[in-house]
Amino acid sequence: MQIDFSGATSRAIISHPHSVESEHSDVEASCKEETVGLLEDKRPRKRGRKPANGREEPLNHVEAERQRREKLNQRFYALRAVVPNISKMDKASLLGDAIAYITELQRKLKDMESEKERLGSVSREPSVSEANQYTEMENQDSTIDIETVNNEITVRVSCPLNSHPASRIIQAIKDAEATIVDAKMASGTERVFHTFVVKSLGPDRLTKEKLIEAFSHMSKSS
Amino acid sequence: MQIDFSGATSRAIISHPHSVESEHSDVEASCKEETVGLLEDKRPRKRGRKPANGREEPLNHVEAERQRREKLNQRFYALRAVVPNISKMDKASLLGDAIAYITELQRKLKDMESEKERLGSVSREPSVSEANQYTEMENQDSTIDIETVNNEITVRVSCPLNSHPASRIIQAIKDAEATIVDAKMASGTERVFHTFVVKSLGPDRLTKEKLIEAFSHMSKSS
DNA sequence: TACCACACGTGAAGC
DNA sequence: TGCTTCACGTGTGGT
Repeated sequence: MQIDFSGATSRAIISHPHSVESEHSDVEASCKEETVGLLEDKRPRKRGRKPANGREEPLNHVEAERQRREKLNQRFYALRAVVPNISKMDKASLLGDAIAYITELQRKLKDMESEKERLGSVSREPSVSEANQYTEMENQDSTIDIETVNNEITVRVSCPLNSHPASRIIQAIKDAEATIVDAKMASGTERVFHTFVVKSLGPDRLTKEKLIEAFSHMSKSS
Repeated sequence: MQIDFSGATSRAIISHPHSVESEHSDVEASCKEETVGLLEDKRPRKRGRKPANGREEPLNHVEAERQRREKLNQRFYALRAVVPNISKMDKASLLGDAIAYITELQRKLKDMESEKERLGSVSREPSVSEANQYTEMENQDSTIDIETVNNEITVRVSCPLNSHPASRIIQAIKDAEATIVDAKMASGTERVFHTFVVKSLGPDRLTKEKLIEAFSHMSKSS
């Protein structure tokens, strides 16, 4: 424990852990200040001191500790670079912000992943292989099916309803208790057009309003 | 003013601020010592003594520093909780891992976002409002249009091609130099079925193979 | 023996 | 004048 240290003036040091505090050599106080600039002599001195290294402090470790601190601060600085919106600059707050940011990213990523899963297989198109009369291949949730009849080729595509752009429209139509009489589709270079011919048992006007209402709802909920 | 700042290789600075020891009040040294030694209740310190205390070290501050350190370590601990794959490690490494993890999350998120953008607006359905003869409302990239004719209601939906589940199929058909003669669509409770009737100038067999080829390509590239 | 990573008390700088 | 945050040197326990 407390080492104390060499004699010289020393005096009661006992206990007092860090203590060192060397001894005050009255005059030297000012001295320390200028050392800053160049000198490396560390502490103002005292005569004798244990040159052997025995004590004084293996100035090894003070250097080692210095490096450790430097590395750590370097990391702190790097962290500041990757975390946006760093409110305050103090270390603790920085860590707090970083933690919050990480959890936010995790949440966002999770949300996106699950959403992508939900209507995901859209991006994943099925692959195809050929069989005899017709070809059918299934991949993920989608299916493609090619059939040749006369001089026409029929391609049938099946995909999950909830992954379809028109899914909510179709659902709205069903909600309005109407039935789809015909559904056509045309594609331009950049857009797809769907046409649904709908019929209901009640009066058209009412059905139309129901549809609009349903659409409004769904656009809100989306 | 020494500050130094630890920029480069360190070393040389020192000057050793300590040692000052203000006024040498020899006796007090021990006093403080024991306060730390036994008193030492950790947290809610704040015992009497020290308001305006005369000298010694506003032992107030040592407690403040203690709290600061505790808070900081607490954050470190929290950080360990949110960062996966922390192979034990010291603080500096932890920070490094956290930084790497953050950048990884950012990258992933960005990837997902851009992908979602590409075939994105699927999840966003348009909203509707009513006009006179027919209703049209546009939102994001999609359009809905409702028209009443006789006792039938026609709903027209337009959406970006690249957000459509069949976009790649349609593209493949075009690539095969075939034309879509008819495109129908039917919806069940859970799935949507598209039917494309395709015609080409060349022999059917060839066209079919072209289609299969095109589908295979696209499923790979997706 | 020496090394490593910590936590501690302490002086100073910025509000 | 307070209070807060920081870097520093140092003691210590674990390999």
